[in-house]
Amino acid sequence: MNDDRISRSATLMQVAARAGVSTATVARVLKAKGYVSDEARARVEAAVKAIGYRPNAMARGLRQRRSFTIGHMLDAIIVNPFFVNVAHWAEEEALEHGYKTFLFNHNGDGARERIGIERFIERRVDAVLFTNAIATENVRLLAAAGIPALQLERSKTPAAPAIRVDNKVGALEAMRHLVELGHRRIAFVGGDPDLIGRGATAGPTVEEDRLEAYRSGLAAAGLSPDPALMRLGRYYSLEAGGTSSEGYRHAKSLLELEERPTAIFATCDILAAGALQAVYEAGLRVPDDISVIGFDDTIAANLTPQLTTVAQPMEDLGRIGFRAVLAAIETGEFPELPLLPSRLVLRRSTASTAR
Amino acid sequence: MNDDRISRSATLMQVAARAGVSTATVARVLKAKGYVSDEARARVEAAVKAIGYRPNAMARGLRQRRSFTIGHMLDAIIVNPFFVNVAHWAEEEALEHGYKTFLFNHNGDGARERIGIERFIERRVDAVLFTNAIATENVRLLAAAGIPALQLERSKTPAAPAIRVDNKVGALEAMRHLVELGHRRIAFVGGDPDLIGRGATAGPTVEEDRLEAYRSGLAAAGLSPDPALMRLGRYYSLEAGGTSSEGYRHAKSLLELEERPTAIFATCDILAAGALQAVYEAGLRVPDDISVIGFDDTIAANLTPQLTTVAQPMEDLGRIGFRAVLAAIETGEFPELPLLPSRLVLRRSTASTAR
DNA sequence: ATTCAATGTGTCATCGATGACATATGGTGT
DNA sequence: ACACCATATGTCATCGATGACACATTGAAT
Repeated sequence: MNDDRISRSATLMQVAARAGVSTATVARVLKAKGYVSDEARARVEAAVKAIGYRPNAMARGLRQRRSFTIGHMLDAIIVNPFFVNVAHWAEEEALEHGYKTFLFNHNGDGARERIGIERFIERRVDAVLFTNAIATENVRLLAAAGIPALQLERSKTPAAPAIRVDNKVGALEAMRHLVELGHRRIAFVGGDPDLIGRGATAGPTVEEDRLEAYRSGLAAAGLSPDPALMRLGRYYSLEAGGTSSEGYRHAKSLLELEERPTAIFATCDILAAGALQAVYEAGLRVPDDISVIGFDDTIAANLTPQLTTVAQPMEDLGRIGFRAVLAAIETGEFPELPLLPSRLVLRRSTASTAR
Repeated sequence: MNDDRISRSATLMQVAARAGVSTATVARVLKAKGYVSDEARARVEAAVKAIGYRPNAMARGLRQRRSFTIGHMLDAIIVNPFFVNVAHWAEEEALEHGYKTFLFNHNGDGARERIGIERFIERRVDAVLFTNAIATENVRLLAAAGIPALQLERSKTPAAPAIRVDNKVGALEAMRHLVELGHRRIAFVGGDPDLIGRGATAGPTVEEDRLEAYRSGLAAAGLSPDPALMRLGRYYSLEAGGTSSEGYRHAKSLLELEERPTAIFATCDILAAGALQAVYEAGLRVPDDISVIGFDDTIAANLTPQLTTVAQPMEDLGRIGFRAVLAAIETGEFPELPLLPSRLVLRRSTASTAR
């Protein structure tokens, strides 16, 4: 009974043949635009269903010079769920607009980022999102190819606009929270110094903001930062299999101080996770003996105790980010980019010193 | 000086024009096959570099009837890092072979899975990987379109072959480990009963294997399973924002027993994370008062204490999985599919009862 | 009867890369 | 001298969807 059983999916021409109309009519039915008689429409729809026709996105893309695909460049995707979350929500929004995203994980490596961008260009993505750009020269390749690019949350290069998160509001809330609980010796455990702003970037970097909020949080309480309580390094070492060893190491050294801190403010949940391990190992309890606050709200709810943390608006970043590049694709320019708020999420890792 | 500044990337024809040769010669240079004089080659290469030419993957795909793309269908990507890991390694292997992967997260929803598969077909993926297939009828759509499909680790449908993991070896190791440490009252906290095998699937399901290993681990020690120590439910409830509440709830009820268990074997790190929280909250310590073992080795190293767990071969799953579908694409049939081992990873959440 | 707009349908060039095929030149072997 | 092969390069149909354009037909308005 059936003859049109070629291995690949059917073509529009086959649909036309089966429905006894021209390809143009089929196209009109599928696009739901132009004049088509009810009778022709019915025949085409029947043929589509019978053959199981699915339009070929490559052919359409070639003709329309639009792939309906955007690239999303990410960092450390298997270590830090932050990136997966942002990517997930961008993808979600993309799907709702008939788009699909391509992910690429450069893992912090500029050479890999370059390869990823070349792949994106070959695939003719209509735009690119960066959730961590590395090298300005790489980002410029996109501009040269006429592909809009947008940075989400972390803006490392002036070569592309960015949707930023106001890291300060949440971090200040966190500091205020600790101070209100009576903490005076608050340690800072922070990320990659590379992120602490160097070179000509568009505004302060993520870590700069968090550090500044830490300082002004202390200042507001009439305190001055104690260098002995500050640890800057990286979020995690990839070589070590992406464990939280950095936070562990830093917290351990803090706990060995003569006068140890009563609270630790870590700028990443992964760091905080390591801090929790160090505290536990020292035979102390969180939050009874020491309070810990993280950042991002990624693995926070899975930790013991559940971690109080500064949440990032990951869904908004992804969704608004996609809509922004979509606008750029369609109108040629970006809409006004919002500054998204971060906010403190209270869980069980902070408590009053007065116990 | 430059004139060829069209917004989109240049075409092969433009390269040919600039190099003063035909498109065929350019193609020969790029493919590195066929005869080309050194002089022509040099001119083409110079033109490619000058214009910044990148081949158009859509045009190539259309012509070759190959997209060099594979779809990867995933579950609960933002809740369980297991999926991200497998996807990451499949992508990594794909890149090394000139392929790219498209991810789609059905989140356990068959209707979404269907949509994802339709998107895959429209994009003309050359094959599809499932790390959690939901509905057999969806998987059949691919067969009808002539697209090879392969299940990784979880095989829920006979409609596609699978690379399976021997969940038993690792789980048995885990049980032996606990028994050797003196544990006799070992609780089982397991996943979605849906995964405990029903209907005609190809062999036992993941949870069946884990449960059976639990039982035979007990039997080997001359113990019989105590129904009061078994909790079956789901890994996590998505409604609750993907927290580990299920493991927490189960462990809490176990700790409230007259005779509480001395060890908990959870079949997912996320479940184990919840168990750790319950133990902590009860004022007990892991591993001093109670031992906990997880499964997957995803967030295990970030937990407090670092979790002893049964590791899944996520890298092998991804890499070998990709290579298998690549073979299927090229030869039309799958190679022999291995049964990959799981293995116990010792960390700090298990200890002897004799303290 | 004539003009015009609305309705309905078909033809075909195009997007960019590819590879089958045709063609041309020079050198080697007999 | 001729046959033959290696080398070198160009022409063009093709993949499948799209949309500009042309062509019909019908009914209403003038």
